[in-house]
Amino acid sequence: MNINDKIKHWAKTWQTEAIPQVSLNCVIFGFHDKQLKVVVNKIQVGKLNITVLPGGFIGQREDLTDAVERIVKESTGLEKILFKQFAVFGDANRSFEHEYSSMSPSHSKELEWFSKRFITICYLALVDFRKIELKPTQFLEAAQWLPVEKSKTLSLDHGDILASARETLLKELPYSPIASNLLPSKFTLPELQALIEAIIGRRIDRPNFRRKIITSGTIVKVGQDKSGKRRPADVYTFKFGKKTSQSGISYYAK
Amino acid sequence: MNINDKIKHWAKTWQTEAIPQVSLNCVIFGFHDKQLKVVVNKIQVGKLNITVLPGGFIGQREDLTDAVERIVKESTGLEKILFKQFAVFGDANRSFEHEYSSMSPSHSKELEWFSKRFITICYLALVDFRKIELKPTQFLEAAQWLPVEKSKTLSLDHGDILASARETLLKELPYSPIASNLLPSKFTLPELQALIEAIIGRRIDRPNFRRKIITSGTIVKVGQDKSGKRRPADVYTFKFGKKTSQSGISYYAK
DNA sequence: GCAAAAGTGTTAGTCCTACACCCATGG
DNA sequence: CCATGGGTGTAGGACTAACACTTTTGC
Repeated sequence: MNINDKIKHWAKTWQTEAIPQVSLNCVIFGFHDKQLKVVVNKIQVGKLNITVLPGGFIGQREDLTDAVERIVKESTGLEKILFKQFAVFGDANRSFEHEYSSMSPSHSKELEWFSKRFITICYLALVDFRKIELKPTQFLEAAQWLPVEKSKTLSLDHGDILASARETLLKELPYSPIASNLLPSKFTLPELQALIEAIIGRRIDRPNFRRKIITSGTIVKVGQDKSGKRRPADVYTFKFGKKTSQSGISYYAK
Repeated sequence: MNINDKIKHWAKTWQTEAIPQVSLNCVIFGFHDKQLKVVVNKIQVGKLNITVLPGGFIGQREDLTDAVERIVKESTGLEKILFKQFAVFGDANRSFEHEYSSMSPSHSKELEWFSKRFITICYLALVDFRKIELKPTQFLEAAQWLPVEKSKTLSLDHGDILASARETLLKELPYSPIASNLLPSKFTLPELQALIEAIIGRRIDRPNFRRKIITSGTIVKVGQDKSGKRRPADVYTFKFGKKTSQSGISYYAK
């Protein structure tokens, strides 16, 4: 058998029907009330009640990044946000088979596709909680914020996906300007500290935190916040260039 | 339109034919002659001459990790190796379309599938250079080692994939026992140092390197190497538990 | 003036860098 | 005995953790 025939045989072996389907999921983080939260969608069809991370599919001629932006916009309305691909989940038995049976006891042809085995490419996204009013998406009952601690309530393997996203966040974010994507553009140091403490899951010494973040040169003082009931805190903002893309991070300045 | 109808409409919109195909690529690193190298496959079909990273497809009911092990074994014969998923490449226009035209000027039906748009899930793998005798795989002319500096000679976007793999290696490996996967189980400190220097791309101070690696407790002295022409170097080996899986790394001890 | 939150200072310990030095071997 | 590469010691600086202290506000 010559090379050409071998390659033809290879093509015949694999083909579209022999390989898994691909989907995409987004872990959209927000920060509110000293808690780190993520956007989830609740779907109720018949007696089936599931909670999932926002997700969808990739068009035949659509960039992965465009698909992410489309899906994030669907759930949050936001357009220029920070996101990063962090994992792919693809166990051999990863499918909606069980959910499909509940949704469609008569096994309708139209829904059969959902029961296929899916590999899902996962992105995490960081958004400013205050900018968002969550609305039901196309065909989903409602989008809402879920504190990250409650990852257990997610369906499928979406709890694992969230856990993996948190690990990535924890590794990549602390003390980097990425944090700014979870905060309003102007913020106080205690606010920033509370955010970072929520991400890393432990308290930080205030004096040391201040020194570290200030000497890093990533923020600038821009005023004072007189609204509080105690001593006014200094207000800072992040210093930016524009798009700082370092190793797989798409970074849009506000 | 009720939820049920909306979901049916959604399924109809997407379906198998509306989404991209998935493939898998492996960047297999080895270390030899003070150089970091990767396994590449050269294929020649007609006048077409391309150099690619080992790759393939994922079976309908095959775990991603099984697919990686299968593909690595195909090129190297090795079975229990360290590997890690590090990126997904999936531009909208990512396809073999051009190569397909050259391979099959008559546009044969059998090969058409290869010209589709592919998203590829990428893994890096670390192997002991000395354990491997590269052989031609099924339908490929030859597998061979390519020094990482020559990433420019790779076809498609495989040069970018290699670059991304190196970045990941650089971020995750230094001073960690992962390095052991690129070395024989017994090695001298100068050997280990040369490896790490090749990965991070700069020289390290010898005394400081020794201290750091020894106090880290990851290696143990097991003898001396009298084979050299100079003062004998101490021989070390890595201390292991068995499978240490930290954050997405599948780790097999030798 | 007191409690509470914001912001500043100081000190001791740790780790890293750079470099000087000593040791074992082959020729 | 000397060139070469392997192995050890040490002083200075940077960074960090811990905690004592001061400032500003509302009540």
